[in-house]
Amino acid sequence: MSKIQISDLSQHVGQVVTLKGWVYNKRSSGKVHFIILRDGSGLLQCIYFKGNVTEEVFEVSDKVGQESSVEVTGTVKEHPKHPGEFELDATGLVVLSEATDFPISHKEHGPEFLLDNRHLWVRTPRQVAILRIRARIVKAIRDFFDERGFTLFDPPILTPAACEGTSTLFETPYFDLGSAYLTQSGQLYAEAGAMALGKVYTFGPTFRAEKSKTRRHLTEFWMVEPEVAFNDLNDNMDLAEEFLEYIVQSVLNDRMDDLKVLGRDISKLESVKRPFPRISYDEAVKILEENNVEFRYGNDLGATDETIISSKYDRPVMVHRYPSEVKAFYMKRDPENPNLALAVDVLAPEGYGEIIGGSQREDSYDLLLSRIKEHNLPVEAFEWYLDLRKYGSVPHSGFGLGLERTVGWICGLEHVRETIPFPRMIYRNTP
RNA sequence: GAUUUUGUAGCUCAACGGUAGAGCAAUGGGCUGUUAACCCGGAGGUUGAAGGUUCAACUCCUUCCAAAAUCGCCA
Repeated sequence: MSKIQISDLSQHVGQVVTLKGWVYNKRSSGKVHFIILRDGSGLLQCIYFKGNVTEEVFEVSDKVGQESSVEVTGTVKEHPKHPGEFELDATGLVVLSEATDFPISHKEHGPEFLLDNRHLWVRTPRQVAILRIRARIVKAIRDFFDERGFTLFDPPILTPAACEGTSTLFETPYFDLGSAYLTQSGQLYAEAGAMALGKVYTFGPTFRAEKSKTRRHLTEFWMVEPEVAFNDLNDNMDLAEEFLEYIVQSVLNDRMDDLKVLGRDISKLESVKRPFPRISYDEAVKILEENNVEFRYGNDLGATDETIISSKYDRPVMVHRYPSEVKAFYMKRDPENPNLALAVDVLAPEGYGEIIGGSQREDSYDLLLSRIKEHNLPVEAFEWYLDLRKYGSVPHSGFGLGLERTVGWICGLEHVRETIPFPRMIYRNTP
């Protein structure tokens, strides 16, 4: 017999059931005690009337501490005032493990206190809702690529060299070989995968030792990176917009209850439908000029600039063809203007900023080699990568999507620190 | 790395340079339908640390430590 969860109770109205969970909250009114039970699937109000239960159970229902683990027994019935909600006309209460002085109350707390108690904070309804949405987004990401003929291709976490320079890498000793570095992107390996399997994606944790202290940065974050042989920049943008629409609609279909717990404005998500606006860097600069923003042509877009541009649209906007100087060495130049890179950033609405960065890759051996030298990167470390241009090079494209930024945007959060069970930030690596 | 702001009870916050206080949590009591329940009682403090100014410092000054927000860099 399978165990009954709070989320299943609509199937058990009128039945006597036993549930296990934790005491989320309790209230009382003299001869009636209310215990709010939490089991990970939902919350359930359990009612203990003095006349209906033994003296001992009534006493326990008054004294049991917040977050004690308990087993409750009673009859499932519909809430007299809230149709569609269920409560338990309880008769039994067994304390499995008593808890006292649980630190997180039902009042407000500051971020430092909550992060110090992250291992307990994840029990609260808001965090549960966020983590369930995160899990649904992860599933949507996997489903999207798996259903479209992509093959999951796992790159190494320990890498021998930099993808884009060594200054932002976490270094660790590696036996007799000197140092290894925690990966900051699986992209170069994904390109090797695309030459083998056609369409691949990588999905896993990545690490950046950037001293960034903003609402959008973690030092350890999850990134999904599709890479497709024979895709050009336009194909890449087609893939990105179909992907984002799929993720958002999946959450709207399956996790509406959790979005409501978070108080998310659903209409802002419902408008995330193809096609997304596509503007060039030049057009983006014009928008900034029209808004009297001081901006020097040739610079990368800053966080404030991104917010101004994305505020013009009700869905993500794709900005393409950036000055090649501000973009990575592996990006292909625009044949119609070699000063531009065939890059695309996708900016989320509502000021959430860049959630996707991608490009068509340089597929010429000679051009790639000269870029590596221009960037003062060690050629020998990239010989395997150059090999991909030596043995049947083809046009190919891909992008990286930051999972935590995407979760933060879809959930409407102030900070990405709530989007991952145990965030790692510049000044925090505990608990 | 830069700028700004903030450190007071377990938590969230008050207190003009002049007796450190409230709400919540915990604790004791009251209430037969409560919804962050409510009502009453008691308890809870080396005001981040070290110096300094002053008759008197939570309050003003210096240094240090910690946190938050924003920027730069990125996803």
